[in-house]
Amino acid sequence: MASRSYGQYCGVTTAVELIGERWALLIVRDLLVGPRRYTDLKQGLPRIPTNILSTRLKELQESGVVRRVPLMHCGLVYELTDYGRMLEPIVLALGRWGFQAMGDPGADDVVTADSLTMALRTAFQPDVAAALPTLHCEVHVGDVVLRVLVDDGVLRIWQLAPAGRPVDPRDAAPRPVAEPELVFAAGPGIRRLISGELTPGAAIDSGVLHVVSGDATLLDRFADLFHIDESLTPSLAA
Amino acid sequence: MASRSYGQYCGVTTAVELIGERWALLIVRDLLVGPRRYTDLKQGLPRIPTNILSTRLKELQESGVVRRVPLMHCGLVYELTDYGRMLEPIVLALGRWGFQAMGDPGADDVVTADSLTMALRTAFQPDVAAALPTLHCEVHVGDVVLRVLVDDGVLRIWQLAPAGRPVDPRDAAPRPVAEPELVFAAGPGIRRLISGELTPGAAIDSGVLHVVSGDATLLDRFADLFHIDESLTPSLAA
DNA sequence: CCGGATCCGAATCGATACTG
DNA sequence: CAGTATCGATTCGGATCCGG
Repeated sequence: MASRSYGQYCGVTTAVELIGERWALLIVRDLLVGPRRYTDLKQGLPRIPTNILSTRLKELQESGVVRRVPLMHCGLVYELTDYGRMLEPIVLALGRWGFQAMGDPGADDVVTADSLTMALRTAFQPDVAAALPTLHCEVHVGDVVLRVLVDDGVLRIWQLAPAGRPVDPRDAAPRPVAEPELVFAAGPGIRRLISGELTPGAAIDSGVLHVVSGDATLLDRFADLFHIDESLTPSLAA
Repeated sequence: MASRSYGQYCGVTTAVELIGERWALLIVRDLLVGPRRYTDLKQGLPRIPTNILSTRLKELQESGVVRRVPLMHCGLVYELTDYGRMLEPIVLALGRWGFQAMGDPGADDVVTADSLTMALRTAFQPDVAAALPTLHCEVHVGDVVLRVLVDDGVLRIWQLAPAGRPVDPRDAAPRPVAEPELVFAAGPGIRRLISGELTPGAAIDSGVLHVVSGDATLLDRFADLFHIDESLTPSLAA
């Protein structure tokens, strides 16, 4: 029934009808990192009820935002269509906008691999990167481990298996063989480093962050490369 | 209770918690056109239940997106804060994205003044405008009347009172005194003109659009100025 | 008319359990 | 692994009502 329609003939309204339902945009966010299985999505969205996940995936397929792709070996993955991938700059801009309203983490808030990956993409400063030498580092937040490579102005992020879990087979991209120049661990307070509230030094001193190995001075470069200025209008340059 | 929280510490999640509830982004869309009274919003969102409107306005105020401003003479208006206004490029980008998925209008879909105003902003091509002479025209869709002025690469839109209704007093901006060079009326099918599916000539021939007065050849300029390329990645340049 | 508040049935969401 | 089924808790939608 059309009772749940907004009843307007308008682009914004249509967009909201496609991706405005609860959880939908978070599913898109995770799929922007890469194709994901049903179970991956469920893990990356720990509080999503499974029936809602399945409903949303069905709706997103009907809207042409998501596609269901059977895997040759086993199982299947969901991935964004070209149309769905067009949401990337919008999701990144929303991430920057929301970043400024993030308070301190709630008691049971988690940081997932996909959300942290997108957060780093959100905060990435391509112009700065173009003018800076390569940076290869490893970031630990909770039990999420990310390998971050900034080279020639381009950002690449790999998700490393946290503990005993084997590396995801679908992640066929060549992994960085070289050792990272810097490995550091942080809590959610890493947000204060990215916002500029804390300098790398202050972050270490306050216990928000600690260097596991490598050259600690590279943290300055990291802070320059990943930064969200609180008062900046959310640039949406694709 | 935090049961309705998404349970993630992430910018996108925070954004969705602020403006992801039903109707919230449409309220923001209308407020991007200008400050609005409670009753204006209710009229511009014909299907919104009044309790939902009041709840959303309260939530948006708590989030610092919307502000409630008492008017000197009478009544009060809601307006976006600076933080709320930062959503403009995001809403415009969403409008472009959703535009491509708009089918034909539903039987009871309406076109409101604010949604059409934002749709034109969404479709506006500043680069084209910079290279083209001034255009001053009047657009009728349903009983919405918009005066559109493109001058020196800048777009300005005034909403004209459709019928007997007096002009809104808060709309203190200087209105265009000169007569428009072109007045035309269209149905929702104007979407096909903006998407490029129809040329101005074809739009007239198919009855989607008809010129009320003025120079019909200016429709070509209009179509150049307001265009959404279906296959274009949604540029978010602020 | 403006700016809501209240009430109630319908639809959705959240949590858990269960299945091919 | 990839979902369905079920059921109580919330929210939404529609209508009415109310004080200025």
